[in-house]
Parts: sequence; structure tokens; C-alpha cells
Amino acid sequence: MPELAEVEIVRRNLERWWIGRAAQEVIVADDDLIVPSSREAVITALSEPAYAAMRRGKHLWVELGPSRHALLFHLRMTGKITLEDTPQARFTRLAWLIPEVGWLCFKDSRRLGTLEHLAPGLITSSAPINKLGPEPDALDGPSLKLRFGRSARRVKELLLDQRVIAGVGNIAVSEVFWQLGLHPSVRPKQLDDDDYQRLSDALTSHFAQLLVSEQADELHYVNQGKAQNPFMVYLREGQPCPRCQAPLERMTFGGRSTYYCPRCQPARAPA
DNA sequence: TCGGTTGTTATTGT
DNA sequence: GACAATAACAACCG
Repeated sequence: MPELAEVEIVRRNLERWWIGRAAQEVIVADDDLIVPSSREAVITALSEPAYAAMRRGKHLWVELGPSRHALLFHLRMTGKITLEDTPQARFTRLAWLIPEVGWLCFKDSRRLGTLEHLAPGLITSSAPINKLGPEPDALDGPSLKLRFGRSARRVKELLLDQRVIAGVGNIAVSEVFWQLGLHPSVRPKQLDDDDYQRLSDALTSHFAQLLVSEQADELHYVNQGKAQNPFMVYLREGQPCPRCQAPLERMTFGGRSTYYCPRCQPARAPA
């Protein structure tokens, strides 16, 4: 799935395309998208004008109508929401027509994304929104350290745990660790106060930069189509490190790859 | 055919 | 209880 920056880009697009308007027509192409709520509830909500597009972590929702329905989207691995001339685009699971704008299409080749309808007032108290940790830009070094607590888990696992910090994904870990010279298996005990501050700063600036460089009407995933890889180390196993030219390597934990430079990111002595 | 893929969750084992 | 690994969800790509 897209990470924080990509979801924020989709949110901004929805704001431009959808807010202030109601869908005129709805096509549910894949009922499995809508869980656990009913297809009827989603269609009813879509018939009312949208008035706000919100994001927390990788979750995106739109509030609609005087009765304040909420439609909560999760794009998971391959979801995107695009603006199309027709609702027939490949991989479209749900399409809704905004008059004088076009068809908004939830496209999702892997079909792991979800859409949930939430009754008025339930959104911020709903799981998992209320379980999410703070946004990266709301954390400084000391507060990040506090959130890690005395955990013995790898820093990587903690950053990917949405309850600890919201919005961080697997790509961000590779890129930020490379930037800071952190080994993929580093543990909280091996970080000093300075490391924590640099880590929280690097996460914030990583997402801020992506927000600018990836801004577009349609998200482009590195692994799909001909989009070229804009990252320094992610998916670049075997290629020279941009900093020292040593061949980049890959290490996986729990089936999640971290790409890193063995020279720039040496293992640290146990603290 | 195999191994890889930007997410999350349930399950099993240590 | 904490942690770690794995599969599962489902499908595409090289």
C-alpha cells in the first residue's frame, strides 16, 4: 500500500474532486470491497454531498451529508482512487460519478483494499482509527523514545506498528535507515537521544518530500508499470550505494525486506 | 515456475 | 506476557 504521503495525496485529490458534491450514479463492481458494512449503506452515503476529506495514518475517510455519514477507505497494497472519463477502467472495484467532474474510481489490482461505512460520530472512536499512534510530524525525539518504551523489538518493527506511530511503511524504513546509517536490525536500546531526534526528523522530512515529489492525479507504484524507482535504496539490491558505491544488500524480517548498505549501515554493538 | 511486491491480522511457537 | 515467524488475504510482474 501507499504510505502516509501517498494517502495524503489521494486525500487532497478527493478534496479537489469531490467536496461539495454528491455522486449521481454508483457502480459497485466488487462487493468484497465493502466490509463489514452493507453495500446499501455505502450507496446511501454516496448520494449525499461530501463535505470533508480526512486522513489519519494510512486511513482515509470522507464525511458526507447533514447526517454525517463517513466512508472509511484503506488502500492496502495496490489501491488508488483516480478520476476517469468512464467507470470501466481496469481493476475498478467501485466507481461513483461526480457531476461535471467525472468518475471517481477505486482501483485495486490485488483487491486487498477496504471500504467501510460508519454511522455518524463513530469515525474517530472506531477501531483502528482510535488505536493509531501519532502522526510522524507530531513526534519529536523524546516522544518517539517514550513510545518505544522498553520494547526489545527491532526499531523497524516498532515503526511499522501503526499503534506506535501512524503512517510509516516498509519503504520509509529502508530509506530513512539508509539516510541515518542505521542497521536494519537495530534495537531501541542501541539508540541514543541524538539518534531519536534524527529519526523523528528524518521521518517527517521523508514524508514531506514525497508529498511534493509524488503529487499527481494518480499514484504510481514503483513495482507496477514503467514508473521508475525514485528511492535511494528500496528495491535496489546489488546496485551501488549512492553514497559509497558498495553493493546494496537486502535483509528480511517477518517477510518484510529492508534494503541497506552494509558499509554505511554497520551493525551496532549491543547497548 | 519462482520469488518478489509500499498492508494488516490471526495463529502458532519460543 | 513479549516477541518473532508464518500464512493468509489476492493478484500482478519479471
